[in-house]
Amino acid sequence: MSSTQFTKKIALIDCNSFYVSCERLFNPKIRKKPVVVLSNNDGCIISRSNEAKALGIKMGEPYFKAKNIIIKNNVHVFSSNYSLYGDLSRRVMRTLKRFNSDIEVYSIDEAFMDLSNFSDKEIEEVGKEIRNTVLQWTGIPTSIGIAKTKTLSKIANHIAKKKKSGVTSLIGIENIDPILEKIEINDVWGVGRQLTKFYQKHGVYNAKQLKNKSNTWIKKCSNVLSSRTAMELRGIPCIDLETTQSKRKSCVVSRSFGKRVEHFQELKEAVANYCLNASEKIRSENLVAKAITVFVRTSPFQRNFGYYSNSKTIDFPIATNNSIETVTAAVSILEDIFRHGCRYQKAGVMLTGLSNENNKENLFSSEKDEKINRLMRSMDNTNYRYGRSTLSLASAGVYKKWNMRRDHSSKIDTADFYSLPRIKAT
DNA sequence: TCTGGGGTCCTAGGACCC
DNA sequence: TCTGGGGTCCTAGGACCC
Repeated sequence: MSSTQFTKKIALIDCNSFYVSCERLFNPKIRKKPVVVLSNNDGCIISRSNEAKALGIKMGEPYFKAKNIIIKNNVHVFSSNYSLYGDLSRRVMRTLKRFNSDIEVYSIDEAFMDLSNFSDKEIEEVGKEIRNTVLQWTGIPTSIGIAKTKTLSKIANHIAKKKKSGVTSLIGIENIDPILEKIEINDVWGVGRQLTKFYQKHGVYNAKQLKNKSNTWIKKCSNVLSSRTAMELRGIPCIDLETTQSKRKSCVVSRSFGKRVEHFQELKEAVANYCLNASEKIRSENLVAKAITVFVRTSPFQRNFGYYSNSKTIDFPIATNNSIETVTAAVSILEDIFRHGCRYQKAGVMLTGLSNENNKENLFSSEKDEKINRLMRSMDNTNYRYGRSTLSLASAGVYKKWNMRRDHSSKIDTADFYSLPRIKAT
C-alpha cells in the first residue's frame, strides 16, 4: 500500500513583480511595457516588469546608473507607494486564506501555505485554482511552487516563475536531483553572498551538491542554519510554518535624506519625526520599548568627504511607548553623537526590547502616566483621521527640508476617494 | 548630483561569578 | 611566587531575508 498519497505539501505563493503589478492595476496603459518602481528617495530600482528585466536592468541598481537605458527604452518609472502596496497585499492574503486559513504571511508579496490535505494527484490543479482566483479577485499575477519543505517550495517557485502556467509542483517526483542540479547555489533560500563564496570555494555550485554534503561538515564549517537548509533540500522539513503572527521584537524607522543635512537643528527634526512614527507604530500594537537607539551616518559612497557613522543606545528606566519620553531620549543621544562638519545622508531610530504593554510592571505608574497615555491615544486618533503629523511635537519641526524625494509618484491611494482612478464615458 | 528600509537570528568575545 | 575552568549573560556585528 502506498502512503505517499498525502505527503507533506508546502506551497509558496509569490506575487510577480509585485510593486509593478500594483501600479499596472490602476494604469492599464503600462501593461506589456517596461516598468520599474524605485525605492524611497528614488534611490534604487526595487521592482521590475519582465520587459524591464529583459533590458538588463538589475534588481537593486541605483536609479541614476540605469537612467540611460531607462530613457532610451521609454521605461515607465514610479516612486514607491507603500500604502497602495500594503493595501493590495492584504487583499491577496485575504483571498489566499479562503483556501486555508493557516497561512504564513512571509513578506508583503509572499505567503507559505500547508496544502497537505490535498492528494498528490490533484495538488498541481489546486495550485492553478489558487493562482486563478487571486488573479481574478485582485488582479495580481502570482507564481506558485509546491514541495515537501519550505526550501524546496522556494525552488519550485523559482521554476514556476519561468512557466506559463505559473505553477510548479515537486510532489510525487521520485528523484529531484536533475532539477536541483540546475539551481545555482546562490538561488537557494538561505544562501546569500558570503555563503555562496564559501560554498564555491569548497566545490559546491548547485543545490544538488549542497544536498549531498554531509551534515557534520556543514555544521562544523558553517552553522546550524546552513545544515537546516541542506536537510530541507533532502525533503526533511526543519523550518516550521509560522501561522500565528508573533509579536515583533524591534521597530526601526530610518530614512535617507532628500538632500544632505549639515545642521543639528534639521537632523534633530528628522530624528524626532522618526521617533514619533516608531512610537505610534508600537502603540498601535500595544507594545512598550525597553531601549532606544539612534544612529546617524554620512554617505558611504563618498569617501572623499570622510565617512562618519555612529550610534548610541539608552535604556529607559521603565519600558515606554510615550512619544515625549522617546523623543527626549533620542534628542539627548543625538547631542552626544552629532559631529560638526559632516554631511549627513541618513539617520534612524530603533526601539528595542519590545514587550506587551499590559505586562509592564507598574510599580511606579501614577496618575500622570494615565494622563500621558490618554494624550498619546488622542494624538494617534487625530492623526489617523486627519493624516499623520496633524498633531505632533514642536521638536519635529515644520519645514522638513530633509524630506524624501518622490518625483515619480502615481499618487494612487486606495483609501482616498479623490485619488480613485477616473473612468471617462465616451 | 543621484546608491532603500525593515526585520530576524546566530556567533564570538567580554564581563562576571563561583 | 604560583594565577583554573566552567558556566551564564549580554552585546556588537555580521549574515540572511524580502
